[in-house]
Amino acid sequence: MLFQTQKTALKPLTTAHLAQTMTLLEYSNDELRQEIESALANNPALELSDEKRCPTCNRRLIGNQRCPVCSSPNHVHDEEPIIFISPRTDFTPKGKEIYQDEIDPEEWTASIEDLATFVLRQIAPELAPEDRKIAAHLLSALDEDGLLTITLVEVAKYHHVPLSRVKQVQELIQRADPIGVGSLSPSEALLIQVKILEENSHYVPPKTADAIMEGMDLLCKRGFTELGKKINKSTKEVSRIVDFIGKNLNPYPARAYWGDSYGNQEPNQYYEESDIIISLLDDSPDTPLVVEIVAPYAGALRVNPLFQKAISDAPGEKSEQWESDFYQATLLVKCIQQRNNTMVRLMNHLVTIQRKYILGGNAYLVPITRSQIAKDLNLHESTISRAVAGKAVQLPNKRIIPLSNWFDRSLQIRTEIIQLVSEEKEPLNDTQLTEILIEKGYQVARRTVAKYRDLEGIPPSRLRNSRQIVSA
DNA sequence: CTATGGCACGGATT
DNA sequence: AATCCGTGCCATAG
Repeated sequence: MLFQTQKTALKPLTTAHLAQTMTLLEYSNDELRQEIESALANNPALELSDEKRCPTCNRRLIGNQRCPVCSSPNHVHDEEPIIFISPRTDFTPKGKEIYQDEIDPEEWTASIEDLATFVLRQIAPELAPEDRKIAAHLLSALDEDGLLTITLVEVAKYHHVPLSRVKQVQELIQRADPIGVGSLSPSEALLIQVKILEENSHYVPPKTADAIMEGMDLLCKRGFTELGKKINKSTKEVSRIVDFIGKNLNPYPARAYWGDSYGNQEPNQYYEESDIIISLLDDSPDTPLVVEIVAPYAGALRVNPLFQKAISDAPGEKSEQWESDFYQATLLVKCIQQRNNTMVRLMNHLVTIQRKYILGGNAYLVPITRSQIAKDLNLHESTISRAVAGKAVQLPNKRIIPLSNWFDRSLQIRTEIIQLVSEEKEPLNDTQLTEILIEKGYQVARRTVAKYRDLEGIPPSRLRNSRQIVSA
């Protein structure tokens, strides 16, 4: 479970704590769920009502709310986003559980055998006959994720061959189709994937390999800043690297085995849950966006109405405790409502502004600042900051990105640069790039263009041949 | 001499 | 108050 988010334990739910963080805004879903779970366990006044579903589209609903999608004004295309809180507990796109649920055991083992032979067939031509046994041995020791369950030394000893030879065979296997199969660890799998992408001159953010080697644990904990210091890159660059890894690499090679061929597979979603999901209602160009603010619980969280009645005739020694429970429960529910309310307002505004970006991609990102949004919504800057921090959004194209990306001032220009470079006939130097950009209406300095170029991993013009492949 | 990358400053953001 | 980011200046490599 290397890639599961490992958040630090939350402080216990105390009145003082709640008072300080009146809104639970800065909590991501993951954290909020923990908070709620502990509250439910410790506070008898809280209860979770049964979940309801929309009879027509089966969406989960809160309490007695009408289904926001089905009851939206008859699907009038007015480009108004449809925004609602969507309760769910089943959003665990984390691979293991899902596959185990969806694939019955027999089919499962069959797939594993298939995987081994599938790989063996690929490498057979390059495999020296005397190495076949080694390859077979290795392949039979794959776990369901495509990782090795034995060490290379064991294999070497067993076959009485030098370790280096086993390594050679292993590398051959790693390079076969689910790229990275037969690695000893997720990080090794990632590394080989990076290596191969680079060999095929795909774009890989600089220092990605370093990041993987140095900080798998930090990567999982999302300790970007710390990791940044270690490999001498800014937090932002690190998060870009993480973003890249999430989209293009797979620490558990076999899990991609059922997807398309490498490269077209569904983006991996193993390390981040989205707090917000955006989808399209239909495929017309002016379709409303369906924005779901995901709540980490099913049904509605509320104060048990019976509990309040019971307080008055509580046994004497308990009454104080019950009062306090009741108070805390009410407070928590209010805070959550407050949080939801703010998120809805925020997303409504954001989605309207960034509609083109959501539909059309990075090039259409409107540069806005958090403080501007704060003014628009009459909220405090720090409120917006908190609401944005640590939240992940799933776009209609299934990519999961941090919400903070929507405030990236330079993303537009950077995509423009990638565009220009990928279409250039002769390498453009930084000055020329700057000129073109200024003509296009971007106000940007030469030095800055150089920085962006570097950030995107594009080498300086003189090191570029006329045709350089840049990532999509 | 030109293109690039390092350093440092100031303004913006968090 | 601390940090990040864009930019100008300058040294250096080619």
